[in-house]
Amino acid sequence: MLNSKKDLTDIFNQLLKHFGPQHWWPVNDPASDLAPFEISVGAILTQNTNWKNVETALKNLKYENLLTPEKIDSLSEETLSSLIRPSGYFRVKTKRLKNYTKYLMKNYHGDVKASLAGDISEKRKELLQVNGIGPETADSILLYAGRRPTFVIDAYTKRVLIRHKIASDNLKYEEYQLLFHDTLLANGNSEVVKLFNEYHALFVACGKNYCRPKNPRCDQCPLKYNNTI
DNA sequence: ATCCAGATCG
DNA sequence: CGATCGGGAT
Repeated sequence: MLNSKKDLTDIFNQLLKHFGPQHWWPVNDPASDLAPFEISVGAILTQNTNWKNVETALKNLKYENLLTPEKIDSLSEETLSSLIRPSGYFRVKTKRLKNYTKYLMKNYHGDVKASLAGDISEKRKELLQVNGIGPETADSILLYAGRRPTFVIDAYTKRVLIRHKIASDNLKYEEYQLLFHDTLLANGNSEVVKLFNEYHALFVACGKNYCRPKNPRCDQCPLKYNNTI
């Protein structure tokens, strides 16, 4: 866990050079007030699930003009689950979406932007109170929907850090997150958001293509020269 | 057959 | 801790 600022900066630069910008988070109309809500719904639907399948579910909701907190909050569970079925875990995720929209309606009258403004650690705690929103989903919502500076830790990120001996395998989510916050949070807010946004997506690209659970392609990996620490 | 932009429950 | 949720793309 030493030397981590240099490590993490180098890793980002090498991944960006190799993969290029990843354009997360895809949304049809970024200027719409509902864009943050669409991103949040996507963050819940994509839990342990292919993004491709999530897109189909989002398309279903959008086609029916149901992609608002009010609509989803008032939909029957039967209707909602039939629409999001392509994203898998549809019974579980139906409840999770409704838990989230209920939270938005009760506390913010459905105003997603307002729900993500203000003290970031307070907002993070609020999101974590919603059953079905864990640390990774909460941070994805804050970062991608709210443009707030919080780093998203996922299985890919952990695997890269552990294999490069930047972190041990027994840390808690927030401890992995601190590695990034402690070393990269010193810049201006919008720069940090852009960095965190891109960095997380690059870890995913690396974890899928090279740093795989089995049969990792270390010989071809864009980070192979970071192994010499 | 395998695996996915995880979280909760027992 | 392990078990469970799940359709769809490859």
